[in-house]
Amino acid sequence: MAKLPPKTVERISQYRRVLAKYQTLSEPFIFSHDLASLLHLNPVQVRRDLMLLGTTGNYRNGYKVTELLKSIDETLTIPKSTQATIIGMGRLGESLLKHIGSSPVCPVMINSTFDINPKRINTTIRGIPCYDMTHAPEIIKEQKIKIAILTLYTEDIQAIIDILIDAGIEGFINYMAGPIKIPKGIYLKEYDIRTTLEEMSYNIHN
Amino acid sequence: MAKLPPKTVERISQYRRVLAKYQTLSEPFIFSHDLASLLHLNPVQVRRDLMLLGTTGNYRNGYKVTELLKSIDETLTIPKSTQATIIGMGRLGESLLKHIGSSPVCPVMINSTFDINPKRINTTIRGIPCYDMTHAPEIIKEQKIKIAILTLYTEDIQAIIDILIDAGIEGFINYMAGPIKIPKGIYLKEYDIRTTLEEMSYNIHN
DNA sequence: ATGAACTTGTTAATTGATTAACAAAAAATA
DNA sequence: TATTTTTTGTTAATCAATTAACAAGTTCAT
Ligand SMILES: NC(=O)c1ccc[n+]([C@@H]2O[C@H](COP(=O)([O-])OP(=O)(O)OC[C@H]3O[C@@H](n4cnc5c(N)ncnc54)[C@H](O)[C@@H]3O)[C@@H](O)[C@H]2O)c1
Ligand SMILES: NC(=O)c1ccc[n+]([C@@H]2O[C@H](COP(=O)([O-])OP(=O)(O)OC[C@H]3O[C@@H](n4cnc5c(N)ncnc54)[C@H](O)[C@@H]3O)[C@@H](O)[C@H]2O)c1
Repeated sequence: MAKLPPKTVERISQYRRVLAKYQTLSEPFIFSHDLASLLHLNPVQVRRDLMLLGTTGNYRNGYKVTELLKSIDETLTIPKSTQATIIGMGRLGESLLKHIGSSPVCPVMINSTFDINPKRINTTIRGIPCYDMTHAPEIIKEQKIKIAILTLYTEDIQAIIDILIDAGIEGFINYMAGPIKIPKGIYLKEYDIRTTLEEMSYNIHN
Repeated sequence: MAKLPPKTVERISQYRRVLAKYQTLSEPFIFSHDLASLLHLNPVQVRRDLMLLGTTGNYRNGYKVTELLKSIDETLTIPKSTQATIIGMGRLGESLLKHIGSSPVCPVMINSTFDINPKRINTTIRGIPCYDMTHAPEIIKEQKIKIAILTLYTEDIQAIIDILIDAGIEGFINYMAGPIKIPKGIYLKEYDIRTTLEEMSYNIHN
């Protein structure tokens, strides 16, 4: 299938989680406007996304939930699942790990995390071990981990990023502050709550 | 000044943090392409944003950092500062509070947080107290808090949102999973790391 | 049956965001 | 002094995302 627009991919991921919950109500069908309102979207946008996804609905009942979920799974879970890891198992890392683990279906698997704190190393959370950061390169290579979530607190993040890229990481989700350098072809996503706060403050007052 | 486009506001917030750090290098000027590369942006975009912001650079040296920062402050910090609060001081709430507190300049102030856990209530973090959630409405009204960061874990989030809106909250930054309802005119921003993971996985494999 | 009331699926139009293009200014170089 | 280099500021062009418009299918009520 043709490559989907980034915003569509983002929403499709959200559809899946909402639908998984909706399914527990044993409602076999859903209308585009219902799915839209659950996510504060426009119904046309939902239908357009689903068209791009290749699913088709029903004039009377809307979309069949099981079919929709199947179709989303096929699109997002290719190939099988991507391996991700969390670097820095402090408060944020632990919260994220538990949050991700709460997902019933997810095309991204976390099987290992890393830290430098001896109190953390060799402990497990929900069965997922925390390894010594010095072993990160070999474990990342061995497990073919492709995504690194950066939730550590350190002065020299750049050195760590370079090592991780060398070990095979192709995408970073970075929660640390401060500019970092990454070569072309490596994906990077950063969110800082301070930006969100400032944006919202601006909106409220303007 | 005219209302800035949302994406420009977002970037301006990032410029400020990067510039605050850059300033410590005692470099009085910065070029658009340097600021751009620190944030993985296009130099033209930076110049365009700064044009919209109303600042002006210098043909030889680029932009004067102190002037830039002053201009950003005036745009983002209106009026003075918005009050925000964190609902749910678990792992995530605590991490966020410390992270926000690490900002030298921020137009958003957090002076109170809330929880239901007796072990949390009446403790302080970096001098910021955690109050009993049952007192939230009165304190929010009294302190004119406008933004609520939702980092709690509960089954009935909707009831809490309704109470908070009633108390005067105009914007939510929600980390909880699951669809919520908010009336028109209330701002809402949600990020779920699972969506980011799935997006990135899709990008890596397509 | 006929039309009213829904809905989906899709193309077209609009809006928003990014990038390209280039004139104008200033200094450095030849 | 003329030319090259570099950078800003701004308009125009392009690209991306959203929304509008509407035909077509289906059921329900009359
Ligand atoms: N972007 C955001 O919105 C946001 C929100 C909250 C926190 N943060 C940031 O996230 C980071 C973590 O926050 P936290 O509250 O979990 O901090 P924390 O101090 O609780 O945890 C940091 C962890 O990183 C580990 N660590 C340090 N150096 C390491 C290394 N070289 N390799 C591996 N692990 C290492 C520490 O041992 C610790 O366990 C901070 O930098 C914070 O500023 C960002
Ligand atoms: N969106 C994301 O990317 C993301 C990432 C991490 C965590 N999360 C979510 O954030 C939430 C918090 O995660 P955490 O790791 O901090 O959990 P946690 O269990 O450590 O903290 C939850 C806190 O909320 C408090 N609480 C519960 N009910 C409350 C109420 N009615 N009023 C006020 N406080 C209340 C609890 O006492 C506790 O202190 C969870 O829902 C989690 O799924 C989301």
